[in-house]
Amino acid sequence: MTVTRNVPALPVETVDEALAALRASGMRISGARRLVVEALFAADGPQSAEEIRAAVEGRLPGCDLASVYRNLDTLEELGMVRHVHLGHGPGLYGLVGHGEREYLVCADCQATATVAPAVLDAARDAIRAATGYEASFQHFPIVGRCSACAAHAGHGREDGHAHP
Amino acid sequence: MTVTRNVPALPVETVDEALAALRASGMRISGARRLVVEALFAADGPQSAEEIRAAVEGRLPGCDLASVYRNLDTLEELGMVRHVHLGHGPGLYGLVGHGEREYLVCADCQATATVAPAVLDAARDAIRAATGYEASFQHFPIVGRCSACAAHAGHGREDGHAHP
DNA sequence: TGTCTTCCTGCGAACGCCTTGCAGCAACGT
DNA sequence: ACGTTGCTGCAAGGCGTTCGCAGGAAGACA
Repeated sequence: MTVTRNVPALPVETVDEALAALRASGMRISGARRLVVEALFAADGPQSAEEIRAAVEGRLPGCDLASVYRNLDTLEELGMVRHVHLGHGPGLYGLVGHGEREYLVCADCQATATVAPAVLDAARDAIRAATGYEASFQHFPIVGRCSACAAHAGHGREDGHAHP
Repeated sequence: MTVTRNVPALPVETVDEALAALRASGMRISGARRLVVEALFAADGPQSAEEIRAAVEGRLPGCDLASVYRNLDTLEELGMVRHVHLGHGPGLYGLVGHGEREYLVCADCQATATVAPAVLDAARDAIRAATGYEASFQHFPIVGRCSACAAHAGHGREDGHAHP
């Protein structure tokens, strides 16, 4: 039961850099592939394969979901892309090294929050001290109860992204 | 995108206690339901619905997977059962209050470890301090690199978030 | 520029996990 | 013992994802 593809990160800053990295690995730059990469850069956060397909569709009608998945797969294999599971829905794919975030979801109101990895460094230290594990919350989120829901054991629907 | 069913825990110690709780909620005790409960008590950790069906099958041939899922669902709705996702495979269902554990999986070797919740209290404190979230690792595990794999991380692959 | 190789594509089908609709059986209150 | 109706097995479906295939196109080479 694989959890994460265990691949060294290969952060890229621009579309061209990403395409160059692909080419350098002996891969071809098809229209679909280029547009998937561009969709990843255009997004401001991780998106589902279906969302990416929809974004590509505008410029390459008939582009197939399977191709999107295959491209995300190869990009992930190269370390340029990672995916996160924020719940029971589809996986969300995003570029590595583009404002890395770690994820939290509230068990009450389902709100998802993201924080910069550094914010959780103390938690990581505590986990390392307790278990020896070097933890990351970029594939599975921290599940818990957000402060708002904890305060008034209530039902919020804030979709906000929390403090950096 | 639901993450966890947000239901108060209803821990039960014995099969009879579980069945009594079911009856007290106006549910009937069918053969399949009783055997699902017994399978949960017989197991020494969370199991997949398919494993539970297989266990039930021996005593109730023809028992359907859908019924197992429905029963797990009602048990979870009552707070007697929770499920955990340890990776990309099926969810694993276990009794609440039967030696509660929290989960860790290694991104390198895929090994899963469990710890008593108290072990992670310091980490929980750090997460609360940093984000306001009251974290639990009973639905999604902590993903990281176990100490063994971290030891010989020199050769081979490296996980996304470097921490030099 | 053209030719050749083979990677990548769209299509369709299938997968794994889970849910749902349905008709009939059986658990429980009376 | 009887009537309700909750629960069942069965079959089909949904969702997210993968696979097999034949054809098309990207890129190396001439």
